[in-house]
Amino acid sequence: MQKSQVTIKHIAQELGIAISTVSRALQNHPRIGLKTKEQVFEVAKRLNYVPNPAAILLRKNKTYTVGVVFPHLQEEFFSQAITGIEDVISEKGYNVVISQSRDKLARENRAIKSFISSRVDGVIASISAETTQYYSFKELENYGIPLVFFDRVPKDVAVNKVRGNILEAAFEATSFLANKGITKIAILNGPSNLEISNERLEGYWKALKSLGLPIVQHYIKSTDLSKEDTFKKMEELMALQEKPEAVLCFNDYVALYAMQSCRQNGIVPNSDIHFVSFANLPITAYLDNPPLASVEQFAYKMGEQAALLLLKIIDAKPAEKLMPEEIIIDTELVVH
Amino acid sequence: MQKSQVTIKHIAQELGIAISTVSRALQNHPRIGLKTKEQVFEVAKRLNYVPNPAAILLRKNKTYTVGVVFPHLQEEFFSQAITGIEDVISEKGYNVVISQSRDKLARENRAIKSFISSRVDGVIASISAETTQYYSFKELENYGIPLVFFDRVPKDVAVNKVRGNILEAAFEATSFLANKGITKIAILNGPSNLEISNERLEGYWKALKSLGLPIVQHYIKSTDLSKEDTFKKMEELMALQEKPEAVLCFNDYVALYAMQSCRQNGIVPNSDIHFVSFANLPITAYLDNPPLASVEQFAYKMGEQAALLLLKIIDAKPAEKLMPEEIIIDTELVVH
DNA sequence: CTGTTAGCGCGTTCAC
DNA sequence: GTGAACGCGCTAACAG
Repeated sequence: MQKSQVTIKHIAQELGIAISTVSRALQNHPRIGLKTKEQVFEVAKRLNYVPNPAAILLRKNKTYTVGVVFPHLQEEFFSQAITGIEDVISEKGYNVVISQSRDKLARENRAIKSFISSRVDGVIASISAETTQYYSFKELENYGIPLVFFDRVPKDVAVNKVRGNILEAAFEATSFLANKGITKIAILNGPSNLEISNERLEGYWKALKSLGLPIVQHYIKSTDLSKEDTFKKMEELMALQEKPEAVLCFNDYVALYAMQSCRQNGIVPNSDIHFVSFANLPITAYLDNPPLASVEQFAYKMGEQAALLLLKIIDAKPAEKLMPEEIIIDTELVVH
Repeated sequence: MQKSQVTIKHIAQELGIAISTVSRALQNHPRIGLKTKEQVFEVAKRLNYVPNPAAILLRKNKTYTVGVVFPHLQEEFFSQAITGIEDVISEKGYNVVISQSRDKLARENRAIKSFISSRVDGVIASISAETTQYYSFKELENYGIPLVFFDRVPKDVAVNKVRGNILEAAFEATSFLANKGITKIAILNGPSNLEISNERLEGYWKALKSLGLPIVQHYIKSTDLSKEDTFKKMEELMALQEKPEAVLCFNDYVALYAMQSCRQNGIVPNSDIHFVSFANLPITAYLDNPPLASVEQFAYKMGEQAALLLLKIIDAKPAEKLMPEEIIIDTELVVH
């Protein structure tokens, strides 16, 4: 039992050499005897030596841990992103601590506080639907903990962000519909406190303008992402005199709710009305009638990029502060 | 910046008292002056003191961290479970490190290895679809790290497990169908290396026997959970002379694939053929034609129980070894 | 090339 | 009731 109690001290004794020599050998220090090194490694393996992270941590004042706060884990967009983060992070010998805010500000704050007290080396965050102020995040900076926002980023400029090119994507998606001869295009957007909602709207506007189509205020709705609200807003759209022929949805979940709402009201999705959405989630693979098209955001790649950016900041920390960076990942409209 | 650099030393200096006094005051040590204590707390708060976990860890040889290895995060069953685990664990001041095996043995082993080297205080695991040997897990025990298996548990008796009452659930689900007058019931089971697959089969058998229905070998299929294989097996079922009238599916995902397969072949789910499955996932809320019924397994509660059991073992560790425990959570058949 | 020494921040004897 | 001193395991000067 407790083999893990083996320390460099033991292996030093075993070999009758100094502790520091063992330490250096283990780190492949350049000026160390080859035979000594080999011996050390041999004994270390035989004794099943595992370095005690606590000691290293204490000495280096570094935890080799990064915190991630995301709204949900079960949304495939986020879990894919986490996989990307994990893959990059763990390759560099870091660990990931994941927290879910479940779109609640209180849980988000609690997670950040826990990150501070466990002294993570950095944080990746996608803000909750309730987050409009960034007190907790400022606190992170007070403690000198680097922070990268992911996808759901604040409007603030002076922060590190990784996000999709939503404006462009919304533009493309809208154009896609128009090119199919559809002119009455509605948008079922997300909560307005999320910048990515605004971007969708802007892309939608720009597309309509560039295509010479009118902007109809009644065609612009936003939902709090719940099933109930989405149903309500979709019904409002379908109750209009001039019914839309297509709806651009905030994400696949919203699209699915909207389609469900339609069917309950005797409207046939993909025939009476078309849908295009964001995320391109595998969930659509389970459906017979997926949205016409969905914007692939490459969540995995976004996660990788966020992790790389964070690691870069962490490694550069002792040097002077680097300027906040913004990485924008191109999207791709996938036609189903 | 770097407020976190505040240590008990600083606060001792500030007050002109000894470090050890501060340490004791912070721990509410009984024999310490009340006014001293108050002063210490006051200064601690003012200086924004946060204890350095590394130091405590080094001293106590405890990380206050538990590791979780699950096959996937995006399966709602698992993410709900994680939420349950987190809620219990974090309330006790512990942290959770989550890893995904993605049903690969290699990733599972890597995660365990990482848990060992980061010296987690305990592990909760749901084995991958590939896991048939438990070498890595034995390794955990060698290091004295407590382990609780979750849902996908090994057949071995001498381990801690938390799982649903699958046998009972399968029995109930099968009976439910029979009580609707359906006698030709097939089962589309999971991989046979998972004990929970065997339990489903057993429950199915028992129900058929107790109802006096014949056991038809052709009606028993198992899938590796992929879409392709599930499609294939479903088609085999529907190609039978004597087509089944209902199918008991391993979980909701399998059911959805199976239903999709049917529709592609012109068979109408919930009309030509009925489905019952396990998990009762929110994903079914997105569907117009969910399975007839699904077994609710109370993933959140299962997670809570697993966490509580693990903490119990962790806390009891110094004492003599406790017997492995098996906690079985009752399920509930939810009719949609 | 290697040994000696001094902490990293905290808890804990052991003294007074 | 409080302080001094030591050590957890490891790294990093500073000597040789």
